[in-house]
Amino acid sequence: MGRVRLQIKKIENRTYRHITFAKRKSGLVKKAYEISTLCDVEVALIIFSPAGKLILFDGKKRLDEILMHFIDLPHHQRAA
Amino acid sequence: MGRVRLQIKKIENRTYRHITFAKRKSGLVKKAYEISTLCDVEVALIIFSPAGKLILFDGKKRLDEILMHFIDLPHHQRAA
DNA sequence: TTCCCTATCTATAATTA
DNA sequence: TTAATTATAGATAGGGA
Repeated sequence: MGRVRLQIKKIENRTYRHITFAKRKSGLVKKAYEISTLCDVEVALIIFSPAGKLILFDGKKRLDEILMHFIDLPHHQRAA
Repeated sequence: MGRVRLQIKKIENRTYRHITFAKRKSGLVKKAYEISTLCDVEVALIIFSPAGKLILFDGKKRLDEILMHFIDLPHHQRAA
């Protein structure tokens, strides 16, 4: 979306890559929040920015609870 | 987006909620994949569907590595 | 359910300030 | 480099088969 269609491959220019990251990070967190709210589901989103900074969203339940839920799954159910 | 703007609150009708979940889940996973690829960053997305099924996306690195990265953070850096 | 369709709303790439 | 603006690509709500 935007003026031009982007190929989905690594953006080599560091500046553009960071700009795109900042924009899409916001969009992704927003959508994680929306699906969590609309559909009343547990969602955890963990991102490490290009600078190594953590971006975390956990809706409905805190991340540690979601991870416990994940860990409690029988191993064969962990595959998406 | 779509024919009508939705309020961001729980969709009470179970059927519509599940339909919306299925659509938005696809979109969210796609965008997680795209930011991970375009911006070359670690992303982990964990969702439990309304039926309790796990939806997992982990880009670039596997979830266990991303979680280790998370756990290794000093506690004060864990806040988003 | 489970795809399609498509009108319409959103996200965002490029641009400008 | 961070903040608007704008043009356009993309996502999706409601419907139909």
